[in-house]
Amino acid sequence: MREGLTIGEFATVTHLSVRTLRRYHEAGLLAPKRVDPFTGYRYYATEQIPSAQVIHRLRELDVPLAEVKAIMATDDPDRRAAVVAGHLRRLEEALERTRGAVVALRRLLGPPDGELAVEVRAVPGCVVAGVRGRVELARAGAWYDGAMAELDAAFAVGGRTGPPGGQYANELFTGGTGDVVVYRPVRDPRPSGRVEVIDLPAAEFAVAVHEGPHDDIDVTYGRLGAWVVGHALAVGGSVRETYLVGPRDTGVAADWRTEIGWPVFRLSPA
Amino acid sequence: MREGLTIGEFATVTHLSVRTLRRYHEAGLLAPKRVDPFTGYRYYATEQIPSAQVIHRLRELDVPLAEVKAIMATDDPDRRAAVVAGHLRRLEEALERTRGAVVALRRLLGPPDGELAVEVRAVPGCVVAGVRGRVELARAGAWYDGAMAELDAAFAVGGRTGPPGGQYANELFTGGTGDVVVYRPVRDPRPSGRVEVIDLPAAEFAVAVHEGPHDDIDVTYGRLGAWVVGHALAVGGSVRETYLVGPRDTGVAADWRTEIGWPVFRLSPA
DNA sequence: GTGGTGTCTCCCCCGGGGGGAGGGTGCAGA
DNA sequence: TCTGCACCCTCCCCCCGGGGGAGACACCAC
Repeated sequence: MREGLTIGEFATVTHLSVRTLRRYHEAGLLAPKRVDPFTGYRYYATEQIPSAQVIHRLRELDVPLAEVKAIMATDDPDRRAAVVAGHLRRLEEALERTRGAVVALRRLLGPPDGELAVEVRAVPGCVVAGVRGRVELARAGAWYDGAMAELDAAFAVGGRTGPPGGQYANELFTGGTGDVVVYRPVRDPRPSGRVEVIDLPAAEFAVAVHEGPHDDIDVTYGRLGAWVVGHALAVGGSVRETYLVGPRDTGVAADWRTEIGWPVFRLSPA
Repeated sequence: MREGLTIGEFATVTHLSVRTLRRYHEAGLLAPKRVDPFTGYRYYATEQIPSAQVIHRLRELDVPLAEVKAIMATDDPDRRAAVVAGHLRRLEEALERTRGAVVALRRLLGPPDGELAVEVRAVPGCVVAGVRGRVELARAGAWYDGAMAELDAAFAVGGRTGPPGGQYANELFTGGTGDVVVYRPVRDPRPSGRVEVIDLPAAEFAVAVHEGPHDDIDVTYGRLGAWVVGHALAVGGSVRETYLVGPRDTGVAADWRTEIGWPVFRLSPA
């Protein structure tokens, strides 16, 4: 019986590369059973093969090494399964975004759309019920769903006075993280849970309506932006979206209608 | 009318970050319409918004910047669509591998399997018909399918004398690229197209059978490797797989049976 | 003993960004 | 016209998870 597998032998039986195994050792992810204190040679045990394979698979799922380390550190199979399940959920989200990107890409590469109807409108301030948060773009969808559900629960259908909306700081898009407000005009705004009473300030908006699923809403954003610039206006402040027809109204995404309002300033008092 | 959008304004309307726009400029991907020669300020035109959005979407699909550049360089919509379609195919493959990793992970994290039946067998050399190639691991599946189809076309069912097999260099797994031979024992081996007459050398193999889909075949590899090491043998040379029951026999992946043969040497003449 | 192969550490490279320093610009209000 | 501030510039280092290669040492069979 040998004293252990050399790194090359271990690489062969696990189908990992020698370099990768060294990296995993360095990262504290998979330490060889024994390291010769004089030569630095790494020796692995056959019992480590399954661990190496788990790591290999997790990496194939793009689980970050730090998280893999956390998973390997716990022996509790339930905890492991939970972490893995969480990652599968993230994979689903990534897949969803990929699907959305494909939809948007098809539209972008297809025949150009017709004229976009844009209107500049002064929107008075109003007091609404809403939920505030600072979210990452990748998780904005899930966050929105949760906040909207809470809002819906707090105000009965009879108390609502208009379609729901959201206000999104520009940093959310350009920086990946930003302040978001999900709100709904109601007859009697009052706080409850995460729901606050929010005072939406008055502003002048360039408004356009995006028709269809939200996957390619950026196309409408771009067209609205081009319109605004072409009309000697400057954009500034947080965007507001109003969900005239949304997922809560119909499951047919093609029928959704989203109003996009971008705060504008006149550059020259024409 | 302005002379163009500053990088910040362009970032706002395209939902890209300023840094990313600078990088795209540097990479020759999306040059601003005008760069002030004195200040270096970048000014973008509204006509560039759609291009920026296409790039954004392609990046969301993990299309490398170099490839995005190639796509943007051609105006031919057919060529663009072809490149995009090619990438969608790659995405499908990635998705397939992800699915496989999930399957393997479930098995690894589940209850441990029973004893693996391993046999050491001296396999005599034989002359077969086969296709050689140097392939990347990620594309091995597609390559295998193509080679096997050519082999099947060259030799009628009556001329085949055994199940098909493959020989895989270890570098394929540990380095990502390696020499592969797909072969089939036939009554009358003769070259045709990519098919060559191949002389498989005799060797001693540790042999185990993997049952089920190939997604988690690495698990069996690891168990076979552990057995080999535990029996004072050393692995070396290229692995041979024999597809006793494979995708060409039944669509039910759970019924597949794959024999794995790993060339071994005795370490000590016990 | 000797050669070949394996292994060690170390540094640089890749892609696709993010953070921040340090300094120059544009523009609007005073 | 000046001043302040937000914007923009370049430059460098960092992140992740690896690969390539140099130069030096270790192992092992002959």
